[in-house]
Amino acid sequence: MYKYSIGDLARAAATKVQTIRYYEETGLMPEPMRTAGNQRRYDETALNRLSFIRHSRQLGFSLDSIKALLHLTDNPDQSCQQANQIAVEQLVEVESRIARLNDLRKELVRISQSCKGGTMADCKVIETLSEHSLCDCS
Amino acid sequence: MYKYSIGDLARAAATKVQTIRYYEETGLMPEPMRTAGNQRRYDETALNRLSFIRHSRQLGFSLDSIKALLHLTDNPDQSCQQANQIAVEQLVEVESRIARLNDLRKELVRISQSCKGGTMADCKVIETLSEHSLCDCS
DNA sequence: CTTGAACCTACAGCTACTGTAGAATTTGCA
DNA sequence: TGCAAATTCTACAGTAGCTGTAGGTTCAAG
Ligand SMILES: [Zn+2]
Ligand SMILES: [Zn+2]
Ligand SMILES: [Zn+2]
Ligand SMILES: [Zn+2]
Repeated sequence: MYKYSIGDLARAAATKVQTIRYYEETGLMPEPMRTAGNQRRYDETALNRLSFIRHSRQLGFSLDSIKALLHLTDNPDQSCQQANQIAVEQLVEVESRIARLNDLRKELVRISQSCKGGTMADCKVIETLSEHSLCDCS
Repeated sequence: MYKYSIGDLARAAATKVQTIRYYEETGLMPEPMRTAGNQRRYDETALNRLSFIRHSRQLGFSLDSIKALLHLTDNPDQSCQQANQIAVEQLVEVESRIARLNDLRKELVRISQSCKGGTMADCKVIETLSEHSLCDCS
């Protein structure tokens, strides 16, 4: 039943051992069973929870958002509106990051195209990097 | 000549006072003149340098990259190849971030569309958030 | 039963700032 | 000139989300 050591869990969820302990410290993962010798032992439920956390992290959710989502799932009678709201907020956030990065990309293209080779004295890269007036970046 | 207090400089470059002191600590900004009462006083050169740093930061360059760029400009006889290389690396980095965020966006859309309202027990948001198998995210 | 891998706690360090405390200085106004 | 308010000074702690290290203990294979 409690078959996973912390290292097993780490391997199974592609995480570092310290990260799991960190999640426990910060209340994202519950305190697991311990062996007589004080080592952590986990079950399938813990693995599912950790996988959920890791995947949400890969999607860019903050630990606070993940904590909120996990809290909501612990109360299955609640409306799912809040959970969906968190997802939508994350979507909005990702979309605005994309928009911003697209602006940056444009500017970086302009900057690297301004280099025609030569010495620093002649090169326009630094100069162009200084000119905020020509750019859209916030 | 040395007309700017640290607060003036902060206002002029849209920075916080502490950030300027931090840049000084970490060697990005040189140590400025001081008044008899030990307060920092800056000139136009310092403002230019700070503006360069701030704009580069907005473009996503790390402080290390900025330090390298500043070091290169201090040696105007050098080839500009390294400077351009730093800019191109940053461009590549930004492009890969955009690509990744586009994947995330797709997945977040899928997730938020899976919610049809109801209770947490019925809602597919959490479930879909757990399913890494259906997604492209690394 | 030994040995080496994995585990334990506790703490420091990473990036790039930001905030705070408590003291000193500067500045504007009467 | 005098005084209060704003600004500055240093030093240090805190933020997110881990990651790495030291020094010691426990587990599992042979
Ligand atoms: Zn060039
Ligand atoms: Zn710009
Ligand atoms: Zn729902
Ligand atoms: Zn995914």
